[in-house]
Amino acid sequence: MQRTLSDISYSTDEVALSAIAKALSHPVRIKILRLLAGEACCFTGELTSLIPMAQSTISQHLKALLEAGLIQGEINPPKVKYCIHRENWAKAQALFGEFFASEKSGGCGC
Amino acid sequence: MQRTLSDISYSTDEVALSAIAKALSHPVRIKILRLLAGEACCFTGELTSLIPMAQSTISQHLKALLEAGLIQGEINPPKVKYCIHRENWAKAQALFGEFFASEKSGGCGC
DNA sequence: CCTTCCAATCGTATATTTACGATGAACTAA
DNA sequence: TTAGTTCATCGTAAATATACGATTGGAAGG
Repeated sequence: MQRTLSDISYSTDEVALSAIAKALSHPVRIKILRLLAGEACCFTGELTSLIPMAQSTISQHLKALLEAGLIQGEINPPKVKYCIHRENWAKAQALFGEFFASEKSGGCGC
Repeated sequence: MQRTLSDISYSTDEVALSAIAKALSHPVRIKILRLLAGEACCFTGELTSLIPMAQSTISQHLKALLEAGLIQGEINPPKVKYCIHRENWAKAQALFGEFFASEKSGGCGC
């Protein structure tokens, strides 16, 4: 990147959508979210046993999901419990729902 | 990446979701899709005038969206008209819908 | 044939992502 | 205090993504 994106204007929704999409753009993060979204409320340790990746790598992915706001962590020494961030999850659901619904069928005859 | 992801097993949905999410992970691609999803069926030239980026860069983003299957191109010399790929769009919509709906509220009391 | 127009592709430079092992920090238990 | 457990962070290497200008390819028009 020789230039930043700062000289291009994006709407709040465009930035929010792309940020969430980026968080979802790796299959292992989809897998983690699926595990957390299911009934299993997971500790990191459970994730590391379920997913054949280095613990540090999984921790990195969890951090990415945290920063995207899709999950939240709850320290429970000596473990940390991760859960879906319900509020932001609902927001993301709404954003994607609106985005995909915006397609006007038959708009141009392609 | 020192190792490929090939030694980790992902479901078809996990791979499909992450691939679509990756295509959506850049704000300019969200913008392009919004423009195409609206009533305006665009030629590349219109996009380059609407988006302050080099023509080659926009072409690269269009290629990414093409490869993700979200849009389709129609050669109309000397121009090319791009449209939403309705069938895949609907598939993506369904995938994301199911994904976000899979969250079980109250599952773990976080 | 030659030029013009439009879009794709090439070549390149830089930034980010992804993965790993190693180390560090915090708490528990002996 | 001394280990042991759990997870985050650091440091690093390789792959991928992003952006640009320059070039190429193909069709239309002179």
